[in-house]
Amino acid sequence: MRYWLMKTEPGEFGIDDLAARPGQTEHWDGVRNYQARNMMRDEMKEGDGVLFYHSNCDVPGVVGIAEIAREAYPDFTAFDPDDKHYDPASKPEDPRWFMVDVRFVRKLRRTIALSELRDRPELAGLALVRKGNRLSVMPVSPDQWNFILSLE
DNA sequence: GCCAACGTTGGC
DNA sequence: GCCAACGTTGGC
Repeated sequence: MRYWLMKTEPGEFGIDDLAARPGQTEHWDGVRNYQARNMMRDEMKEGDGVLFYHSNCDVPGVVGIAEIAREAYPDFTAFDPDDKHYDPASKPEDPRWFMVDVRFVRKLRRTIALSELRDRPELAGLALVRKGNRLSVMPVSPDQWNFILSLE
């Protein structure tokens, strides 16, 4: 079992939206970055743990825990010309972009803010706190996972 | 293959 | 709203 961190903008889709979904699952569409795609497509397995992260908001940080509910399959939003994430280069017979489904596990008792995660030597290797990082999906080691959750 | 221009991400 | 960092695009 592996661990991940996935970013989302709460104004678009946040932890409370996931908790309110039927079955408390949702497909993670719209990833249009090759590194993130490769991790989703090739490495994420059902049952993997996910730190649910809110970005582009008042207090960016980890707000909850989710798990991978379905392994990668083609991101159908790429096929829809009316969709914001439409990509004509991705065809149903040869999809370029993939998504996974995630399932709500729980909300944290409080937001573990990015500002708290910075400058922690335990997290020096975490992509999230490295300068200029823009990955929306990234791996988290078991030690990093345990450390971050110990801050709750 | 280089690299300038451009678009996006995302913290602040 | 600003802007640094980074990815992508496309001319050459």
